[in-house]
Amino acid sequence: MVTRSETSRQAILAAALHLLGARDGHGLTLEQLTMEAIASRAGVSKATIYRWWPSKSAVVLDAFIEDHISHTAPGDDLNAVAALRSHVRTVVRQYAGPVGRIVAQLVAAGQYDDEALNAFRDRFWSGRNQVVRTIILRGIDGGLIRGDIEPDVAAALLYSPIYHRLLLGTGPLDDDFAEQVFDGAMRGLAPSSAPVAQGSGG
Amino acid sequence: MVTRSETSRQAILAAALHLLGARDGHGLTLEQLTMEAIASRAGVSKATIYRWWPSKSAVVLDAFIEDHISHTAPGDDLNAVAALRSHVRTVVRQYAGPVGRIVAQLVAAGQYDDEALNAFRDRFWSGRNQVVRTIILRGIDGGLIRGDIEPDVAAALLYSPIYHRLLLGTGPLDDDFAEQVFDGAMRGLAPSSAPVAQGSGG
Amino acid sequence: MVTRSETSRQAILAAALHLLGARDGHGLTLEQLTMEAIASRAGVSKATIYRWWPSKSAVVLDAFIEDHISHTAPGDDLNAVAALRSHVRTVVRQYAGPVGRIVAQLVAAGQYDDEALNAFRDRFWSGRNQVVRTIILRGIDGGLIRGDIEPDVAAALLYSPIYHRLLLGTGPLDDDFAEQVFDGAMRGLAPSSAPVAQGSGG
Amino acid sequence: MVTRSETSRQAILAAALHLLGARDGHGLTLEQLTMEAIASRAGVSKATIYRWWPSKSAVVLDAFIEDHISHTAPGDDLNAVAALRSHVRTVVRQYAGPVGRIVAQLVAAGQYDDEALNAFRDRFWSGRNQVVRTIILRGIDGGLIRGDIEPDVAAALLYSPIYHRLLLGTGPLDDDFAEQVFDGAMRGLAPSSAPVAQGSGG
DNA sequence: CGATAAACGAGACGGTACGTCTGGTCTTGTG
DNA sequence: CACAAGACCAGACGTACCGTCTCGTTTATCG
Repeated sequence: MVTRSETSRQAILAAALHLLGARDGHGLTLEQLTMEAIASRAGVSKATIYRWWPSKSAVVLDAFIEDHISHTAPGDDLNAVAALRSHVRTVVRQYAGPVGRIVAQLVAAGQYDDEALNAFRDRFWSGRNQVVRTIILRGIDGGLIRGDIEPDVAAALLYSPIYHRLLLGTGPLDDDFAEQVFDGAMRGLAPSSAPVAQGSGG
Repeated sequence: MVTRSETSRQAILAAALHLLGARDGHGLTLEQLTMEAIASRAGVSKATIYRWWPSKSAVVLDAFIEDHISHTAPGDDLNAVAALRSHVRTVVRQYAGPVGRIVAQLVAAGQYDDEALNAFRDRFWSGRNQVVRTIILRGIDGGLIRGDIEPDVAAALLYSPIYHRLLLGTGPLDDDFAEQVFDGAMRGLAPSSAPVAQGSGG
Repeated sequence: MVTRSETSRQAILAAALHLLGARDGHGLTLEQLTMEAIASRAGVSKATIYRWWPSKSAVVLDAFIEDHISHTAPGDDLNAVAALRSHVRTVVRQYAGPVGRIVAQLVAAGQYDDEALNAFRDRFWSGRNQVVRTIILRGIDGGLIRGDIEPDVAAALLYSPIYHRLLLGTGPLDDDFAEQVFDGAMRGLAPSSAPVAQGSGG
Repeated sequence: MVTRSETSRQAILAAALHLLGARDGHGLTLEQLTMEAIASRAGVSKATIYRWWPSKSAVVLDAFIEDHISHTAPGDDLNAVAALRSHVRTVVRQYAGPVGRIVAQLVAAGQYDDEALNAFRDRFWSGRNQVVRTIILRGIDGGLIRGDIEPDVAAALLYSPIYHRLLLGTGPLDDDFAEQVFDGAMRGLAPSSAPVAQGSGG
């Protein structure tokens, strides 16, 4: 039996990240990034890349995930509400930099390629979502978050404005924005909020 | 001086929409769509397209906007809350079909091209946002919506989950989802809701 | 209507000949010659080559023929037998150098590609054959060559040993060889030769 | 010490012949034939082939020679002239089929690879040539063939038109052609033929 | 008879060229 | 002078083989 070359694998992922400017943000677009450039910089044959990854975005997703495997700091020591606030702030700050650029481009690639979108959702987004879910469940247990809300819906309330601004570019991703997002979401998540006024038609 | 051919312009826009499957949804991706295909189907030279549009997504944006110029029905006769609810439902329904496909792909194209993103924001999204802003201002005037909230933030609360689901594909865009979005947002928008519980750290 | 670029055409043919070492003989094999190298040296896109020629050997054949269009010197002033002798010597000398290399490789390419072989036969070899045919017909008219022989068969008697040595490399292509070939063939072509002794079985 | 696997050797040669269509003529070109295909069909590793043969054409030459080791039937019982006639006919018939295809392609491969050409000449062609040489020497002894001719030149007179037609495809390789070749050559080989008419210039 | 070393299958690997495709520019005539 | 037609250069695409190189696994002598 012949085994895959770990050296090549890492060289490919590193090359992809480098060319995308994962460190300093001054890099290529996912569209501008070419398999040939990755292969060349990694000192690897194109065939080797295609042997192990189906597409450019698959390589980038792998590279991205492997690179950010460590950065998951849930904040176990805080109460749930404080942990959420901290998490939102962390995510916003992260997305303001190179990480955001890459996330945005992976989502973009997903619009042209179902597999790429599924991979992104299953391998990256669902993990992030899980972190928030866990905190929320903790909050419900502790009575800090109302129990009659689906954790996924709650997570969406927190995350979606961040993605919206990341992808549409409707404003800066800064601490102010993080605070507004947290505030807006917590109004819906806090236990004793007033019932929603219902409109008369539709 | 010789003037631009209106016939060609319309043929180009129509060709782009047709190839994208704007009617039935069974069309090409914006990435798969090529200038050559548009030119060929429009019976037009490639040079003519490049003379008037800077990029593929610019053509598609023009085509898309021109096609959807009529469909803006704000619902003036309803009270603000009901109007918002109706609007959310309309948008969700629209985005569930070919329109959503195209919006998603224009956003995607924008991730690789700043001009394309700016054009999308300024020429499509800002108009949609304006509609919601107007209703919200009406709601604040009428006391149905709390006055201490930025209308843009309020609009984001309503829109962002829709875009999130559209782009991430985390679930179906149906009436149930519209109701959840509206519900979640209104908790934050309705007046006299309880103050947000603040976390102790972060 | 748009016309083909004569500049590109010539650049391509010149590049092919140069890379094959048509001038000095120190060049690439037809197998080693690549479309990419031709394109690169000609300052031309690969697509342009493929637009006008179906294959590598088609390019080389064109280049070769265009280059040797002038070198056909039949020797009108000599009697037929002397003209044949002169012609054989000329061909042998030519085939001893870069021209022979290229002819050999075009024949070789033809073994893998029917179209290439047909093209070689129809566009190069048949012209050469015609020259000999013409001289032979002149010789028959003048009584220097027997009349009961097919001119094509006669031409084959003269040419085939040259091709055989060129392709098999069974000996040097020099003036001695030319003389032997001419001698051997003329024995069969001279008018008063003895009848062939027939074998008793087969 | 460990010895070479005879099983593998035979499997490789058999695979090569089969893929070339040595039996029915409907096979791959030597160019289309790949080492990978041979290895795969022989159930053998590519490295094993490269360990024992330097190139594709070396494999094919070995396979071809081993396959045709038996078919040498000189015709000892006939007089020299009849034996030559018979031999020419046999060779022409053989070259009209799959054997000719393979010979032609080995010669072709030789144009790109000196070693391959040398191997073909030394291991296949020289054997064939030897057969004819032997008959011719017999003929000279018996007075049926003129003594003032180099046996190799005589052999070339017989063989070269066959190779010419095989490689250039200028006509069918049939019994008629065999007769013409034999006829033409014998004019030059028969004793007491008239002296060649010499041209006056050159 | 068990050690040992070459030969082997499997197949990953770096290279390189393939022939195709699209992008965006430029040229040539036509209306 | 805007246009269609389309040739052009540039360069990435994904595929195919090349010949080399590990890997374990036979397999056949030889100590």
